[in-house]
Amino acid sequence: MRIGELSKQTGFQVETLRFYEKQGLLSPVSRTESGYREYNKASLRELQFIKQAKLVGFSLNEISELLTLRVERDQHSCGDVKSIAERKIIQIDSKIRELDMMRKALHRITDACCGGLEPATSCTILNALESEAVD
Amino acid sequence: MRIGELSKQTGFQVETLRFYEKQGLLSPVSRTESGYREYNKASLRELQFIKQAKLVGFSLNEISELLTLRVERDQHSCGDVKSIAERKIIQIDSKIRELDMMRKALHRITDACCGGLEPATSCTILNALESEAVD
DNA sequence: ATTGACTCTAAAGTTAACTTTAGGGTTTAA
DNA sequence: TTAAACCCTAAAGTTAACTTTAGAGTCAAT
Repeated sequence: MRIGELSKQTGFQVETLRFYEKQGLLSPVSRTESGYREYNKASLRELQFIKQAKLVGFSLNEISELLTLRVERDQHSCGDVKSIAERKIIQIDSKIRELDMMRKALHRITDACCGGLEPATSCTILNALESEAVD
Repeated sequence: MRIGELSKQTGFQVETLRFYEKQGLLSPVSRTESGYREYNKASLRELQFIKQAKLVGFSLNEISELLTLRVERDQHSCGDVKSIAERKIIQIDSKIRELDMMRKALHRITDACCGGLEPATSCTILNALESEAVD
């Protein structure tokens, strides 16, 4: 199949597929005489893999790593794969903690604000942001 | 005080302060004859505000909005300020939920993996990423 | 034979929030 | 008076993950 069909079947834009190729994520199986990219079922599965990996938070670089492990399955151990996944879990956890601290701090200063129509002359939110430390 | 001193007292890099000026966040109080930027205590407080706002997750654009409300306090209501804060809380909440779904999905497929030294030939993580849907 | 849909490449643009570079004045202390 | 430390501007670079643009060839149907 050609790139437009692959795009339709995977939901990735045509330009994105060409971009992924430049990034070394996905090569066409071959080219027609006139230079058109050709793909097959394996391309479809690879894009499925990329899509799932993106959904769980992997970056394109990490997906590259994973794709390498995927095609060289017997040269690599489960441990190799699992350590990439665990590294990502740790990153996600720490991002969540950071956002949670922001959320709590914002809630604290926002709940204290009347939110009314009166002028913000002594608005507790503005005051809190001016103070030394919000947490 | 000049920009280097302001930098030292706030922890923002000199280049960052000049960048904030270009973004309309922070103007020097005046310029010396030779063109050096001059700042005062108010500049210090404004940067304190910017720093706190960044800490709770506001973007520079949002900080611009907040700074406007801050200097025009009597022309705006507490409600104006609070609605910006609440909008941000909603954004943070949704980002947290997204990350939490990733974390759960990753945990699910990672916990099922032995992580051992054996070849990744049938690694559950790789298999899960190849499958239809990870969540 | 031509029109419209599809494909190609290479390069530049996008967003956020800075940082780096290049080239050149100013201040201050020894 | 000279050298270090500091300041200036404008423009380009950084990162990630794409998207857009420009210009041009190809394929399928009428």
